[in-house]
Amino acid sequence: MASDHTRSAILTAAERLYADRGFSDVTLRDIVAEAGVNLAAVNYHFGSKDELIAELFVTRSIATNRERLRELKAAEEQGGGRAPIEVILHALVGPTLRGCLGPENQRSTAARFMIRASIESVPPIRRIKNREIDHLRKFAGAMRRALPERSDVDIYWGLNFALAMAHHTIRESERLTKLSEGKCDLDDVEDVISRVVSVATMALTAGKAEAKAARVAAR
Amino acid sequence: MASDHTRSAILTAAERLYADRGFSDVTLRDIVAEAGVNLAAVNYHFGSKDELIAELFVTRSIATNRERLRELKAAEEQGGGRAPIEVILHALVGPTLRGCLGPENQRSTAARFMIRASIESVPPIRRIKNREIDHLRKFAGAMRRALPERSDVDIYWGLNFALAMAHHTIRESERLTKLSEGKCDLDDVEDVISRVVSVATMALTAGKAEAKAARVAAR
DNA sequence: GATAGTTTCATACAACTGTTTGAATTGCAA
DNA sequence: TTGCAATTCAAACAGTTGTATGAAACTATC
Repeated sequence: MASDHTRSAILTAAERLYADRGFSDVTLRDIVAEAGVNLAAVNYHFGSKDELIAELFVTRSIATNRERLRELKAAEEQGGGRAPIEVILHALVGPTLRGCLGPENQRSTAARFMIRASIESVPPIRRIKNREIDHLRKFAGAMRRALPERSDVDIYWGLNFALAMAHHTIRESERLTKLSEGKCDLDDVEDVISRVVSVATMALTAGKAEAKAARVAAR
Repeated sequence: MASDHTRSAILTAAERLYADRGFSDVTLRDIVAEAGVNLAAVNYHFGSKDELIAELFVTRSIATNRERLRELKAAEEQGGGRAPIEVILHALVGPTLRGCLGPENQRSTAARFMIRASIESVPPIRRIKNREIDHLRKFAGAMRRALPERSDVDIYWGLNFALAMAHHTIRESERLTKLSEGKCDLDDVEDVISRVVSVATMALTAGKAEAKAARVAAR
C-alpha cells in the first residue's frame, strides 16, 4: 500500500473544497489541482467521484455515530440498563450539533463539510443516510425502555422531532442568525443542545391526556 | 402575448419531471421532449434554466405564504389583534404540511415538486428561500404579541423549532415511515400538524424557570 | 395582402464533465 | 541489478450540458 500520500492528499483537498464551495461546483479537476496530483489518481484510488464523496461522508458519520453510542451506552450502564430520556436525547443530538456548530472562525473543515452534506444532500450521501436506520433503532429502543408507558408511535415522533430540531438548526443556522439579528447565539453549542433536548423531552413526557387534548384543540 | 401555450406546457412538463425524478437528473432536453416543444423555447420564454426553476418554485411558495398569512390575519382579527400561540403556529406550519403530505397516491404534482425542492435545494431555490425572512418576521411579530412575557430569543427558537419539525418531517417522511414500520401515519396530515403545533407550543409556553432548569440539568 | 413583430425551429456551439487508456515512472523484493 | 507490481502521468475519450443563432413560420394590424 506504499505511502498513501496521494490518497490522503485527495481526501484532504476534496473535503476542504466541498466544505468551502459545496458539492455542485467542485469538479475532480479542482480537487486534483488543490491536492497537487494527477486527474486519474481519483479513479485509481477511489473508483469514482461518488465513491470519494461516500468515503469522506462515511468517515465523518461513523465518528459521530460512535460518539453517540458511546454516550448512550455509558448512560444506560450507569442507570442499570435504563437511562433517563434527557440523557438519551442528549446522546442522540449532542455529537451531531457539537460536530457542526461552534464559533465559525474555529470551525474545522470536517464540521463545514458535514454542514454542506446536510444542506446539499447529493446521491452518494443520501444512499448512506438511508442505511442509518439501524443506528436510529438503537435509540428508539433506549427511548422505549426509558418511557415504557409511552406508545411506539409517540416514541418515533419524539425521535423524529429531536432529529428535526438538530438538523434544521444546523442547516439553517445562518438564516436563524439573520432572522434573530444575532440574538440566537449558535456559537454556544451546549445551550443549543440543551434547548433541543429540553423541547424533545417535553414532547415525549407531556401527559398523554394533556398532549392529546392540546393536539385536538389545535385542530 | 398570444396563446401562452408553449410557456405553460414547459412549466407543466418541468414541474412533473422535477417532481418525479429530481432536479439533478432532468435536463432541458427531457423537459422539452415531455412538453413537445423546441429546445430553444425554454431560453426564449424564461431566459435560462435557473429562471424556469425559480418561477416554478416562486409560484408555489407564494401560494403557501398567502395561505399562511390568510390564516394568521383571520386569527388575529378574530382575537382583536392578538391570536393564541397555537393558532399562530398552526397558520405557520399548516399550509406547508398540507401542501406536501397526504395520501401518496393522490399527491399532486405541486406537492411532489415542493418535496423535491425541500430535499435537493438547488441554487435558484436557495436564493428564493433566503428572501423568505421578511415573511417569517411577520410570524415572529405575531408570536411576540401572543407571548409578551417571553424573550425575543425564546420566540425565535420556538419559531425555528416549529419550522424544523415541519420541514424535516416532509423531507424525511419516507425514512420515518420505514423507521416506525408504518406506525407513524403521515397520511393523516391534520394529526401531523397538531403534533407539530403542540410540541412547538409547549416549547414556547413551558414556564421560563422550569425550561431553563431543564436545560441546565441536561448539560 | 403586404408588413412588422412574435414565436418556433433545426442546428451548431462551446465548454465542461467523469472516466479510460497506455505508456512512463517509481519502489521494493529477489 | 533485475524483474515485477504498484503508482503516476499526459492525453484523449465520449458524452452531456445549457445556451446562442439565424432562418422559417406564424399572427395580427393596417
